[in-house]
Amino acid sequence: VPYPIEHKQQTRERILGSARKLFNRKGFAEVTIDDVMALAGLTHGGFYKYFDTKEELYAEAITQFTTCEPEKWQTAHFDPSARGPDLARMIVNAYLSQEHFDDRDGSCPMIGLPSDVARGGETVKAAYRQVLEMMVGAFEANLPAAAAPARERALALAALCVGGMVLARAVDDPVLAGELRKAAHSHALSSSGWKESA
Amino acid sequence: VPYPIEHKQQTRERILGSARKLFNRKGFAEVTIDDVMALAGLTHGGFYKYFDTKEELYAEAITQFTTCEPEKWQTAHFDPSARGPDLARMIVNAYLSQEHFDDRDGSCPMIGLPSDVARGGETVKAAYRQVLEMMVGAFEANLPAAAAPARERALALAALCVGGMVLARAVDDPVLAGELRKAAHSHALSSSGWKESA
DNA sequence: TGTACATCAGTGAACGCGCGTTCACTGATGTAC
DNA sequence: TGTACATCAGTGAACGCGCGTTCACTGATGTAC
Repeated sequence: VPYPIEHKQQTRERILGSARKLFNRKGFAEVTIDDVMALAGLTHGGFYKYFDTKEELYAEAITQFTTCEPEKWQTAHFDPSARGPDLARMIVNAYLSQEHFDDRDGSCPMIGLPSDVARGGETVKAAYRQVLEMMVGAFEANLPAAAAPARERALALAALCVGGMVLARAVDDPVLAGELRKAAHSHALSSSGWKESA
Repeated sequence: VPYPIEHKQQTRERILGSARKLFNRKGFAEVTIDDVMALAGLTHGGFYKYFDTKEELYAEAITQFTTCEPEKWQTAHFDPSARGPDLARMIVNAYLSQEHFDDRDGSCPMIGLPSDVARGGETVKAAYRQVLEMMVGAFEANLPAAAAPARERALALAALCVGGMVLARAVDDPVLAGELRKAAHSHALSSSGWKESA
């Protein structure tokens, strides 16, 4: 065995990381395999040693988000040991933040890829769904008590957060984008029973 | 003048209509000029008699939505003469309806195209923004009175409606899609001060 | 320890196809007389 | 009214490029002895 066993696995992760950034920024069709491999410091020919098709790479890149990004987020934006309403509020704050809006590469894939995914195959949709369920689950378990069922409120809150960011990204005017983000933010906080605050 | 003056204009509209349907369903990259022209009953060669580039067609197809679809919607879904809270509620009902979810061809372009647009040029973003402002304007002018500013509430409501549909379209499971749509719906109604009802 | 070898991660040329775009041409139409 | 003509909407072959995919090869590495 000429190379250490973990070598191939590490390279694979590196390719996936490049893919995640590029797909998130530019979408499925606009990213070439050459782009992905070059960002990983390799040449295009080796790609098929790691993945069978471009679509497989795409699905795995989305899935990778659920395993690596949440931790990065937690340490960057909020205390992972928090539980209950505080945690949910921190997620909302981080999700609808200016930093998250600006982070084209590392942002939540639900923001940059929904239309690509809606037209993609089952694998891709399943990966997308996994990300959504992670978010909804975090909300559902940590929302303050209220009249409506927790799951219903969690789903609506996810729609509001993702929708606000999707629209903000799609308009060209930074002022309107900021308005959208802030409107979604304060509405998310107040409708979940929190006072308005950063 | 061998052909009647309005002939070219009619053909142009027909091409735009085909483009709107196809782009809405499949996105920018996945639609070929040949597809569009074939759906309009023409061959690809003639395309450049009407548009300079594919991107120009894309932007105009989005814009066309603001001029032709709203009327179709109004007659199909609600009384266009309504004003005030009733109108806003009817828009929400129609937007988050099962019919709208199923209508891949004719649905609001904000649902199917956000990620394409976010990566597109200025023209495309301006066209997208026009659609958004139409929706926000309709909400802003017709929401029931409440504490928060009408514009802020209108923006958040738009984010909730679009976000709910975007997520519903992106997941493969019809049950989850229905949950998302209904959660967004009841949340939109209740947070705008209406009772839950169809 | 040093050397020959087998393995396999990575290379880069090449293939084939699809699509945006161009262009010379056709033929249906309204007009001039 | 009938006929020759000019116009221009629409055709379809062709071009060129980019990209996904394939494949024969290279060369760095760990192993056997």
